[in-house]
Amino acid sequence: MSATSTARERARAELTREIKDAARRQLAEVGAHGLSLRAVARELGMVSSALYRYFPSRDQLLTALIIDAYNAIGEAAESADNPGQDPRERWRAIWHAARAWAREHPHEYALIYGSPIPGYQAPQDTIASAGRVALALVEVIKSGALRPIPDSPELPDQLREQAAVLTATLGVDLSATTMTRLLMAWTQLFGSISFELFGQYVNSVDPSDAFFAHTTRQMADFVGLV
Amino acid sequence: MSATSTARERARAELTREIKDAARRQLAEVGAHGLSLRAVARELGMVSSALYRYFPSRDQLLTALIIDAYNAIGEAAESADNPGQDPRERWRAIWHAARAWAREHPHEYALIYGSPIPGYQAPQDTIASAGRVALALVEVIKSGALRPIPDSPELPDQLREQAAVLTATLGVDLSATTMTRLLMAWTQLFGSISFELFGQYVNSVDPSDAFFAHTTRQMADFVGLV
DNA sequence: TTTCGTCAAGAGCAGTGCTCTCTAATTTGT
DNA sequence: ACAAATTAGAGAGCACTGCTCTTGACGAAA
Repeated sequence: MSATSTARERARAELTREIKDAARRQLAEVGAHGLSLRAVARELGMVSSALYRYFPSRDQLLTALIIDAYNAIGEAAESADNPGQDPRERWRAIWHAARAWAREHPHEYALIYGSPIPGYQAPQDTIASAGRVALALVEVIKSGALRPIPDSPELPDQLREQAAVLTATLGVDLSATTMTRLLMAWTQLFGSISFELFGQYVNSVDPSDAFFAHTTRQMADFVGLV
Repeated sequence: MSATSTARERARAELTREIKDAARRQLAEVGAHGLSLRAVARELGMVSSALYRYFPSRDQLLTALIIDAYNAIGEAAESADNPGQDPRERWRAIWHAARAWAREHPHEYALIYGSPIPGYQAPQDTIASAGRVALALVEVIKSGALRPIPDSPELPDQLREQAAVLTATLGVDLSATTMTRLLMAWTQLFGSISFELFGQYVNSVDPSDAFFAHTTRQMADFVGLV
């Protein structure tokens, strides 16, 4: 009676999913700015106030979509990664999968990597999902032989310590220099995608396929992938 | 009678400025999402419909603020640049000025480097202002001696041509490899700032001063600044 | 001085997020 | 099996939004 969900619980779970699906559909059409609770309710044939039994506010609905989007792009990256292949190819696959997902879901991408929308949505719920793409890159680094990178002596102490904390929590054995370079590569990955999607590359590298592919290789070199 | 503006024209220009100032003030408080025409009108002691004599829509007001923001961060970068100093110091000054401006005006920064807000604002009006920070970096590259970077043979043709067009329109003599690296550095600059402001660095490089300073140096190396 | 274009104001429309109350249905405890 | 407690949806309503249209007053040119 507790494990096997009651009919009401099943209905609730299903409706919650349907609401998110409808919201995602609308998000793809009109963007986060134009997402309307009433329109979602209309599409589902219910009245707007009923939605509040499932999501206490519009921002909470958006937060749910944010978490889903983080998981979606993370899963895209993970399933593009084939641990059997050589590290450089794995690196390339993850980068391109992330970009492909972003281009297929531009509004969802903007939701997670664009300007934060509400006052501040709780980041605590999202951090677990938010790190999946980065984690996939870490896995590649972990597995692959790295070209030795000379330790940068000018690395500031603050950064050295932050890198140390990161390698400890990730359970990976990387020098502070390499960890920092990986952070830069991670930044470069999403910086490139954002610039492409947000129109910053028009008049410079507008079809940015070649630029992105080249960036992918350059950053693989940069972190020391053989 | 035409050059020396009539009283009416002066009043119109002044009110246009006051409206933008009030909107900017409100933007800094509640963000683009919460910017309300009626609230702006209220602050100016006028009725909301009167604003439409100055800006035909809310999005047009935002577009005006976008152009102003591009110019503001561009000017911050330009005035931080001292052509008398050595190239690496100029590079550092520009990077830090851009970051400082962004941290002081987070909502204005989100307006220009975050997710595009309306359907699509005309980019044609903004491209002139949008390139000023990048142009400042180009100026530094132009002036400074560059460590020679071996030409990447794997540079795709599409990218080679895009780089050639860019160097031509910018009137600067750079190899396709260096031009591409400059584009990557430009991406890294705003990628880092966006990640910091949009909360992507929490739990990794949270006070990101050291990371940003290090990134600045690394990218100076990357483009070949001596 | 009269005419004409511009301006602020006001009312109003359609839409929004959200709250509250009411009724119907389902789950739960006895 | 029945009553009590919980949960669901419907509807009305509040305060707010962007935006349009009309009306009357003011300033500039003829």
